[in-house]
Amino acid sequence: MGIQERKEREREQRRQQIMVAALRVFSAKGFNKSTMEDIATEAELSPGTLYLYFRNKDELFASLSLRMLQFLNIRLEKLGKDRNLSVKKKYQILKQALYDVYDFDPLVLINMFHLQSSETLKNLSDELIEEIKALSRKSLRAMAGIFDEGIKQKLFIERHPTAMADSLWALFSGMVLWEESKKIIDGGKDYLKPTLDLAFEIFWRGIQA
Amino acid sequence: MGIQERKEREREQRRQQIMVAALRVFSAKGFNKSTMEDIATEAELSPGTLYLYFRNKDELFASLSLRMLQFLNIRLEKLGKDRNLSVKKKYQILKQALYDVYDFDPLVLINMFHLQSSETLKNLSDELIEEIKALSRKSLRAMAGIFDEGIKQKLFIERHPTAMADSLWALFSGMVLWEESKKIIDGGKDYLKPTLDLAFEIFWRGIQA
Amino acid sequence: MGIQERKEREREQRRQQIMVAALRVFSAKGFNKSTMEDIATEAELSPGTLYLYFRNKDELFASLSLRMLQFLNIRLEKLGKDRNLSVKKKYQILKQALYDVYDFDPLVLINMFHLQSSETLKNLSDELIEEIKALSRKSLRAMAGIFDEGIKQKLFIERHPTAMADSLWALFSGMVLWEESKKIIDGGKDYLKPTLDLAFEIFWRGIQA
Amino acid sequence: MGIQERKEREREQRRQQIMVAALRVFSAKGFNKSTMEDIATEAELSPGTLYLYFRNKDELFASLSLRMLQFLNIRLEKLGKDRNLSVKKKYQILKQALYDVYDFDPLVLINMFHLQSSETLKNLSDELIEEIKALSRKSLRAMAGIFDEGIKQKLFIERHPTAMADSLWALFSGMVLWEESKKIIDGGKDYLKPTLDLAFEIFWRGIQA
DNA sequence: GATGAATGAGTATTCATTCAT
DNA sequence: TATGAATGAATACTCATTCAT
Repeated sequence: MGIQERKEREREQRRQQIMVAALRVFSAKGFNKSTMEDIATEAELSPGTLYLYFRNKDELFASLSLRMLQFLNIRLEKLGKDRNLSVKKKYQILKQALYDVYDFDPLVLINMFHLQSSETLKNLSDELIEEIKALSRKSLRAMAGIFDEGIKQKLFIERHPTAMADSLWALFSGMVLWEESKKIIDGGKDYLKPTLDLAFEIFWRGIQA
Repeated sequence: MGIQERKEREREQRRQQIMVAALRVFSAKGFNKSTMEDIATEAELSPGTLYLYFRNKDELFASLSLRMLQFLNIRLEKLGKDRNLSVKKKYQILKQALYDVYDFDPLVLINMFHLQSSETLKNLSDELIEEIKALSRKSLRAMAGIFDEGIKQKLFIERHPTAMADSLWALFSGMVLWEESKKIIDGGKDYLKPTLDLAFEIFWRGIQA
Repeated sequence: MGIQERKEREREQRRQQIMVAALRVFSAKGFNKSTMEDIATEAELSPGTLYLYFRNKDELFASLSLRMLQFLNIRLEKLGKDRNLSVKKKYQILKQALYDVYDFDPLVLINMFHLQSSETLKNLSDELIEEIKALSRKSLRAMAGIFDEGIKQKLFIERHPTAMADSLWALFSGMVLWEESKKIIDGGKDYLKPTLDLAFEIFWRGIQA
Repeated sequence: MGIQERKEREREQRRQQIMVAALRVFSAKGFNKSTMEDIATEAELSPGTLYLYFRNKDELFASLSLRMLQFLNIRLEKLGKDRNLSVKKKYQILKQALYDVYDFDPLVLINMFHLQSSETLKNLSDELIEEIKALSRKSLRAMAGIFDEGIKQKLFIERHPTAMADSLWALFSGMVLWEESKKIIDGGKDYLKPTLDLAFEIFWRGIQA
């Protein structure tokens, strides 16, 4: 029993170890130019070992998206349950959660675009796809919940809460991607935080009733 | 001279033919899984011919980004010059310009993320990078111009106009990407237009003074 | 037209060039230990080129079996048509045809055992499998024809001609394999011809009415 | 001593357990596509354990050939010693012995062809090769003994008895392989027994003086 | 200019084998 | 002895790119 559990935990740790390495390599070189050997080296493991934990390269990267979504969900879960917080406070916490996602995994958003290729999807196990879908929906629902509450309290304009959540998520991810692009193309510095702050402010002002 | 010109025009047409094919293939299979042969077949040309017009695969795809930026710029150019239009009208035209970009090239935004890899940049000619940077800045400046005008007229909140332009661009591109993701993962339908409309509305409300 | 034809012929020559090389390498090292690179080197081509003519390693080797069957069939075809030859004469020609097969391709019989794995069959195109089946049946039928004729002339014992053909084929291929085995294990010399002669003699005596 | 012996017996049982599993896996997938892990799973052991009993994969498979030869030899041993049996009776017993080999291990004959690769031989221990050679010769000699006896009794045609034994063995093994091939390629049923009966009959008739 | 056959470096993936527990 | 996670060398196969025609 104890042994079973410990093995399970060790296995999970290895998976994390690989994912952390994958994230680092991918951030530095991009998906295509990153080789499984690069990742293995970074993880201080042999290439073969990677395949004991992930079916193939596509699945390894898709797992990074899942990891990010799991992280986001944990942060969002509390929001829905708490009845004492004001809507404004909740928006601030949501904002912070998104910042934290970025700190946790600044580039994983890019991974999500590999999911945009049906060729890539073929290489993923059905369970993984399902998990990503489920968590994706759950996160959206959590965000939509806040907007729904604000609308009911006549604080926000009356619009479809899910569409509002989509907008906010798009604003956030678009911003991350855009700033990363600028950083590389312009060789510029990292202006993400202030610009994101402005974007969140505009959004907040825009949804006031 | 006339011959020279005609040749030039024919050459440009071939380039466009290839880019259109590349866009189609890339949309269907994603960047990684698309091969130069796929594109050649789609363009009804031989693989070798592609290399008469583009130095390599990365440059072909970067050219798609450039093409999109060129298209966007043509639409935005008029905005800055026109002194008679109200700021509100200009925002509407800007919105329409972005919709047009999407219709012109719904997936090219994704291409831009290949620019996020410094490894990819190595494969691009300096001129191409410069052109992309220049057009990118020019587009941003055109957008920022509108916000600047609005601020000066005390219609908009006082914020850095460039940051506002960044936000709008991030909102737009994030939305496109997010809806494309949902389309493929959820197999769902295309809700882009209504959701984008809401996003633009919120943004507009949010920047009012 | 002429161009089309010439290309077709050149393509066929390349295929043969590769198959000849494959046969040599395979004979020397066995299927498993032969690499595609070995074969490419032997054929004085690059590994990639092999894949322009054969889908994969299994298909390259299956093609060797097909080649052998084609060779056998050409030799056997004449037998059926010729009405003037005595059955005895035909048996001698058949014997010679089998000797020729051995000279043409002493080890390809071994290849046929790769067809014995359903895993291998998965890697073959349906057309190739069909061609092999068809030629295989055709060869057997040609052999059975001789036995049928002999039976009708009351020269041979009354048995199922196809079963007799199976026996003869098994005798021949078993002999080739067995002598090859002995050659390698015992490091001995090649006694195939005299032993095969005896086997054919016994078989001939055994089927006399 | 008793302990020593019991250990020895247990060890032998494990070896048999592995060989039985190996035979099953090999029959299903073919030599090349069978992995050591497949065999370990089938034997309900771990991959590492296999290496406590067999030096490597090639040796495991060569051991199957040895096992078959041992089985055959036990059946043949009695034949030589028994002075009271007629030659005809002995031929029948020999025939039955071969049938039994097939029942015992229908596909192991194929294994023998892996011995045809000198590359494979390198991986075998000298003792194993010697044992196989010795048993192989012994079996042949036992068969040849019957033919020798028949010749001396003027029952059979005067030919080299060893060559006759080679022929019979080739006929038998060729038949097994050929029927296995047909079974898989044609998806047909198992006609081995009747066809083999015919082959043995023809052979018997063919060697009569 | 256009072709497309050939290239060969590059890489994901496999799997026999080892070894710490 | 038995395990099975880890290894890493081996290799089938791909595909961007070239170049003789």
